[in-house]
Amino acid sequence: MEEQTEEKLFGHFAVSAGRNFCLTYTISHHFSNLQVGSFVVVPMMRGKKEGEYIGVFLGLCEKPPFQCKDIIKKLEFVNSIPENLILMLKWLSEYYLSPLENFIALLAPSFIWNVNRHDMLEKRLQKLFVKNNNQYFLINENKSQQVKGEIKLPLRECIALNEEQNFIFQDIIESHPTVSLLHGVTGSGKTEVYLKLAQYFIQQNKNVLILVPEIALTPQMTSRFRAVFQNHLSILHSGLTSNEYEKEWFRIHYNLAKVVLGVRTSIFSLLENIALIIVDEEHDNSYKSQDIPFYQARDVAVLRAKKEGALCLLGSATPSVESMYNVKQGKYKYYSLQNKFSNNSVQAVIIDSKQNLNIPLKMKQGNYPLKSSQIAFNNDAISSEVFAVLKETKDRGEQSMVILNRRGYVNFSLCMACSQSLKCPRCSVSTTLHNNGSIEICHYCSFRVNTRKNCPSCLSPFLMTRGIGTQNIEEQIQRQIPELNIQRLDRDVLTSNSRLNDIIENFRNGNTDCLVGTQMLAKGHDFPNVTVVVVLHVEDSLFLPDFRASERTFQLLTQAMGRAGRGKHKGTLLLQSLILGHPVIELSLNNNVKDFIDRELNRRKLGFHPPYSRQILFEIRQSNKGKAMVLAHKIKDYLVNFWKENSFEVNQIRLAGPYFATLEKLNNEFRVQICVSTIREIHPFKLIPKEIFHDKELLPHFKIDVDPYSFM
DNA sequence: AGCACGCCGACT
DNA sequence: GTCGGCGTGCTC
Repeated sequence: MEEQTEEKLFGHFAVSAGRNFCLTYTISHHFSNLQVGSFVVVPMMRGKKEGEYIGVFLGLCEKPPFQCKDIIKKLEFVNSIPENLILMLKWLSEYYLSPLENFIALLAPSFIWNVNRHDMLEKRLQKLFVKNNNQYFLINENKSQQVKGEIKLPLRECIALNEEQNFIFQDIIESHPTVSLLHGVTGSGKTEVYLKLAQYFIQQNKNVLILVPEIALTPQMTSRFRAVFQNHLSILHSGLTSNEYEKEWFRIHYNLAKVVLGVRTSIFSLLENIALIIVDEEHDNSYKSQDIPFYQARDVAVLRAKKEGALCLLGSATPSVESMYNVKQGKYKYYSLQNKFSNNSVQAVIIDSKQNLNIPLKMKQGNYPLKSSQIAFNNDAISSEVFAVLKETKDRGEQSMVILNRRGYVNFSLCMACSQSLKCPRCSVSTTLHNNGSIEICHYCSFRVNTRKNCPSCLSPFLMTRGIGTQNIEEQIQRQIPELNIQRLDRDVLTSNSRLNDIIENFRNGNTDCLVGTQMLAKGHDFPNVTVVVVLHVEDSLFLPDFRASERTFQLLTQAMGRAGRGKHKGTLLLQSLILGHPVIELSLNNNVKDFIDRELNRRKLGFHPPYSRQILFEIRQSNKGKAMVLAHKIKDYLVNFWKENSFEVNQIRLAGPYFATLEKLNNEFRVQICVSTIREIHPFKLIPKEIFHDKELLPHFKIDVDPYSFM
């Protein structure tokens, strides 16, 4: 702020304070050791008070047309972010059309960004680490690094591979494929290959990063890695307490961890000298960030590996269509592991749900299509065959699983007088009834109310519940088979990580006979005594308005089959469905991945869907319905004019919308979407005019999702 | 995120 | 007039 600003340097800084900003500050001469990626303390006005905040130096810049403040100091207990990582984030910020500072914010957790807690933080760090010759060391190494719920396994220095696994291991270390896809069902031994590769690179004095979906962070997975890598392993997930997370983050940052095992955001961990990045269950949707900044961690993994000269290994029992396409294009090397207990030993039985249907006689002629709310199921929606099989399974001393992709008790409540359902007052969706039907919860905004006794629109008390959720299924099965020991597993039950571990432990050691839940059940876990898996209402996921609906259904069914065929016994998959003979169901039951991928790629080529196109989804939110649509049209005009001016060819771009989203109203805001599909050769950056981001009227009301995974 | 400003309706 | 509710805008 002094007069001598001419002599000072100006620089851009990413500052995080609730929202992330890119601000300009002056740098005094005594900050000679400041480099791109350094953490600094900066002053910033918050209302009338000036506070201190944390910023990351992004680079020098010209003198701006406004007054700038001086940076206060450089943080010494945090190292600078490596420049190659900053460069990668710059690339990501261009590709995903999201400001760089939003990506910078992902590099460090909240305890770094909150300057008020730094005194305490530094005190705690002094008790944990000691600095010597610019190297950090852990002070009390012997203190147990065990994470709650982990099972202690005997130490296995030597990882024994079978012939097939060993061939893949050898081929990867000899031929060094930049990206490879390892296809093998859970239990076929992918983890051994991961472990062996990680061990190999650590012996070369390199580091390894492993990504897993949240749900796959089971005690088994972490225990196996812990047994091999012990205190060289750092595990990052949302279940850690803030102190545990802090310690793990600094262990990685201070170069004291060699293997990082973590969820989506771990792809941005400050691990250096990486030789290998593994993405386990690469098809899993949890790798896609559904909010700002939007990114796909699996794709970032491929990019980071390329930029850092590391190998990238994607593993899955049900590879994504995108990855299989890259295999076909020769971009990814393909490896396949056969299962010892192949899916072929699973017998699939399809039960026709239509026999349970009860269509009301009073339906008016010509009033089709029928709404699901107008159709009732006899026998409470579960076929008698299902009950019989569950009972027989218990009598044989074996276990079963029932999967229904809908949590809650009943789906919704319908007024018989005016045909309106009980709706969330803030969102355009019906509420879901929970806790035996006593409370209504909105699954989108968490609105919660005691179940209303009268219809809000016509005040009629004649309300009828329709649809069925996991809570109800659990209750129905319990009523039919009282001796069956049932446990439910879905997002409603999961209040804590230890709860998940308890449920899984109880099931594995046989205290529970039958696990009822959402598709969460189908993922990852290894239960050898499960011989029967029931999937209810498959058609629900098959016909969603999303081009990935068949892929997700195929994956769900394949994984469900995998769950049933893990042990020595022959497994059974019971499928209760309204539709019979659908090719996607047939192909998954026959375990025919090749034909499914071919069919799917063909469909996507015809429909101009990814991987044959790249999509950019605009979402406009406004509390006024009409204004929302007006704003959306403004965006469309920007786009269409820009494409015309830059003479893009018509067959290279498709624009859909603006239209109101399936979830038209969310949290009292109306949602309008515009979906742009283009040929993959055009970078998203070149397709969107910059004016959109500088338009003050538009800016607060829209989000851009590049490569979207959700279209609701 | 926070904090201030400003616009509008209710009340001395 | 003016108190205060909250919608909107700014932080170098």
